[in-house]
Amino acid sequence: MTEKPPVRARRTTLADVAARAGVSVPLVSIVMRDAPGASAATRERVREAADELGYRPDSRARMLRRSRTQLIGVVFGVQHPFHGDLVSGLYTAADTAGYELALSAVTPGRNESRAVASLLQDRCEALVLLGPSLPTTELADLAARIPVMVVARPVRSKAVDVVRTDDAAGIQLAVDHLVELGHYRIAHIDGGRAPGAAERRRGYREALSRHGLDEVVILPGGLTEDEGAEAARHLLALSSRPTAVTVFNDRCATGVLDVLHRERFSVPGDMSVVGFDDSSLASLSHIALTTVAQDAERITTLAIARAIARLDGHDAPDEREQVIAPHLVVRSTTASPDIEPAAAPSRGVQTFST
Amino acid sequence: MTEKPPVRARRTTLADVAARAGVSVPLVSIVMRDAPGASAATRERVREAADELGYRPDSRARMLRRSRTQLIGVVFGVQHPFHGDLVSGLYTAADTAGYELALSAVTPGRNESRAVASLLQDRCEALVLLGPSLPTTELADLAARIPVMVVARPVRSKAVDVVRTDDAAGIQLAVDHLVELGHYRIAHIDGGRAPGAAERRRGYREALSRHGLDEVVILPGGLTEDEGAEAARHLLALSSRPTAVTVFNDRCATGVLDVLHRERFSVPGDMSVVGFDDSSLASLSHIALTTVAQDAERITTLAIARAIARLDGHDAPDEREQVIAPHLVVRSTTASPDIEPAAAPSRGVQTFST
DNA sequence: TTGAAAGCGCTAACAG
DNA sequence: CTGTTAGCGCTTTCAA
Repeated sequence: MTEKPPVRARRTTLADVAARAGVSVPLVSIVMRDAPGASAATRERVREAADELGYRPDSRARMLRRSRTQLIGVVFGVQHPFHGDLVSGLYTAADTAGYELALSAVTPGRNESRAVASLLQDRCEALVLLGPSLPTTELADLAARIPVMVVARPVRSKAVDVVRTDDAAGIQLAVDHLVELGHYRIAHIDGGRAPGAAERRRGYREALSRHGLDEVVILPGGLTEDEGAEAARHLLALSSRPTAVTVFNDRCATGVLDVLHRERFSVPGDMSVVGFDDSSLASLSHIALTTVAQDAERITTLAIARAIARLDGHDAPDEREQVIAPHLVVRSTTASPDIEPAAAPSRGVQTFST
Repeated sequence: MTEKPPVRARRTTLADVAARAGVSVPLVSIVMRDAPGASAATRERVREAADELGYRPDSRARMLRRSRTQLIGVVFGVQHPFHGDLVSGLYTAADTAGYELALSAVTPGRNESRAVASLLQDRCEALVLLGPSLPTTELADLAARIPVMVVARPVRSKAVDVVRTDDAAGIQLAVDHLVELGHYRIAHIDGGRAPGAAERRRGYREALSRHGLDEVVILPGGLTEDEGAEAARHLLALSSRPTAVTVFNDRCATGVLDVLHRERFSVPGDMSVVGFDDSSLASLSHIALTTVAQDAERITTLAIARAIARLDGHDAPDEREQVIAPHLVVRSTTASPDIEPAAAPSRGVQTFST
């Protein structure tokens, strides 16, 4: 094995470029930043020199010198598919606003506190936390040091800003859709204590009542497909079986679908199913789940805008929590209910063409 | 709306801590870094002052002053589940070695070049690229400036280091497993021009030949479940139908499974199926796909180790490419073939207990 | 063991 | 328009 000394060539700096172009360092700085204060001719020469030397500005030195870093820190779960969508949107939004993003992942071996700590060391000016599980008190403590945007999770504290989907409205969209198709016996498989679950339960209740439906059927579910499968079995065992079901999330809905298929139930013929999240799972062509989609673009745009507003000193106590409307993505797991003689509606006959 | 001036309190610095503790700045630096050269009493006092002031070192200033940044840049695809596993492993490996990670995501609106550029501006000392799609020439150009580790993709150029799974060996594991179960008519659904597909095809061929099996059945597949579904239909239409199939990846295998189920084929009774990746898809309990798992931990450990070796000036031309053995995860989609009278083996009867 | 001085690469504030 | 001077927060000499 060759044992060379670490030949790490020093990076080319502004000084190098300045020397080659025969001008002062600050002048090069001006040119590189496209700041006013240099003649066209000089710009030309400096650019040329920089290119020849392959100059790259040092963002660290730059941030150190500037009072502002223009850096927004993002904490995300490396395994959560929806966080991917959010990160994409955040990049776009930050870029548009002239900010950079610093990513810090939460992994099985790296908790949120560590992720946040590293962002603080990087001198981020604001933090965007995607679905954080930190206790409210810690979030509040953090918010005392630096503007904190919590995304996709409701927080009771008024110390942090929150941008989240209107979970209740999402389920209501689902129920509206099902009612429109002619369903009137609609169940809900819930998410237990998961964030958003309570809201979605509430949305289900409200939607039913709004449509004058009084058969509230809420089955305990969860976040996983196994829990969905379990709930589906209970669903099928019900004496007066619903013709449709809204499920806490896509993953759980997948479990429901699986049991339905195994038990030879036709979807959507015998049972319509609606998920929540519009995850990649839902769009798999053999699943083709009708689901409630969160508006990642809007959520991220608002989160960045809010963070920057904070940095600019604009406080808006009345906008601490921004609740974004979701929309329904109709795929193949919902349709009008098949008319079974046994289950003929007892209150006003409703019929549907094929 | 309240319009306060941006009250951005200046961060507490070493100087603040020094003043409070009544010592010089460099001494505080020594204490904060746990470097030798300070008395126990001083350390105590400095620590106390730092705590009271809530001091956090500024990583930018630190890196600027040090010759080394101890930073390794990582480019990953924000939507790729396996990249999540890799990022997790990289964090752990880097942490152990005393390095930090700088994450840069590839998103629909942010290509690899941008992701790399931002890492270069951050003065990373080495780059780890997860499944990059950059052309080989660009990778080589990049490697001329900075050590580059390419993970999970074979690269012909000797300029970059590569750490990847032994794709051929993976498929061979799958075939060995199937042969052991008693299968001798084994098909392969391939990944076309996808990275690794050629290797996997080769592994399939070699494994069959090693077992003295000469019925090579390679069906064009792809990376998606739709392509898998398509291939599965061809598979079922084959005159002398295989009893088992190895599929390019889990996603494609999911499509295969779906068609099998729809056509009322029992898995694994009528057909055994093996995937590749051990993605979260594979472990969904209602899929429970037997699959080939890549050793993310080993891959990431080696990638980091290699990067650091490079930085330390250790060149190892013979280790430019490190090929890691995968392992088989047996779940519920593989079993001994059902003995159908019609398909009774014509060359030495093989029987199997239930 | 401690402190003073210098400088990492850059930008801001000024002078010419 | 251009150059000089100063300093961001930190670490590294080097003296004391």
